[in-house]
Amino acid sequence: MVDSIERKKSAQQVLNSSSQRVTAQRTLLLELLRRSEEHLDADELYRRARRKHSRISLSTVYRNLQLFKKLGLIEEHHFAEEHHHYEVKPTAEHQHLLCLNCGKIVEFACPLSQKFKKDVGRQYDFDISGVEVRMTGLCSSCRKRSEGSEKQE
Amino acid sequence: MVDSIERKKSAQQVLNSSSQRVTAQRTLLLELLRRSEEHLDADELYRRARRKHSRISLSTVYRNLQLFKKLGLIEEHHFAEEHHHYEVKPTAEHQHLLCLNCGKIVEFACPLSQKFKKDVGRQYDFDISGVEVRMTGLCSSCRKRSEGSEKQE
DNA sequence: TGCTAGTTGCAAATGAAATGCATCAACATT
DNA sequence: AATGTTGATGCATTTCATTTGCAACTAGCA
Repeated sequence: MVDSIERKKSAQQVLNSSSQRVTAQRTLLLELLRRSEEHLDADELYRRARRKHSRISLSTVYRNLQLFKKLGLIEEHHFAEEHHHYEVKPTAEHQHLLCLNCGKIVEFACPLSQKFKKDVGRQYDFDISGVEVRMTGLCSSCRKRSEGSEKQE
Repeated sequence: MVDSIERKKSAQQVLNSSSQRVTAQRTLLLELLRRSEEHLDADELYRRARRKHSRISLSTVYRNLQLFKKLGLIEEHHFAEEHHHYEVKPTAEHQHLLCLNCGKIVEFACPLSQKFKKDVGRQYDFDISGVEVRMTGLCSSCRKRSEGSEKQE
């Protein structure tokens, strides 16, 4: 899991090979996305980027998120209602488990998703490219916390 | 599948029993949602509602979608990037298959999702309330169409 | 029938994301 | 290394879905 990161191309390599210019902003954004354990949203990425590069613009963040998505470097998730979250394209297939109270996101493996893909694809004559499994619920700490007191909205 | 609709409470019953006022707008919106085979978005629902009730406001549509969601009458899906889709709470568990080209949404049964729910819940100590499986790909007609000519963006 | 609080329609506000444009800088070519 | 071309950036502004404030309206009860 860790050494898969080692094998990843540098931002320069990725951008160069797709004939995109390697700018300081792009390098920074890609690094932040890669280093982050969490799934960032545009605004959080912007806030982090500004710590290193105070003049960076939020538009640049949005524009590059689009670019990275198009290049297949990151994936966009629609967990929350208001905005999207991004993660670097996972090397290993995994799915998401979301706590409705604290927003914590846990990744889990779902080996059967490949079997599903085949089964459903055959049944409905679809050429399926993506499978997403999302589960929602309460994590153990939120469950404990809300046992004594009421759960606040 | 059809007679489950027959068994559903009328809009009056549902709204009354949750001490919400039964207005013409609410009755209409709930009926439209229930009659629709597709997954509507707020704007499509608004357009349909105006055909019967020309003075209805888009805010009313949004406000009541929120209400219906809170009452558990409908489910909100985040298929597209820009806006949400709604469907009346399905009686039978089902999942979604989305064509990336034409946007067609197919529902499919996924009996194993219950097993998943239990397994993953136990493994991560989550109290899981919802499981969503979404697959994306190309339906057969879009695949055929793009075989000869280029697929347009 | 008349009260009163929940609903509505309208207009204006919000907030995430996209865009126009002048300036800037990456990088291929001298 | 200096230069020119063109893509990228920052900033201000726009767009578009959704939300909200408020006065007018009305469902449901006394």
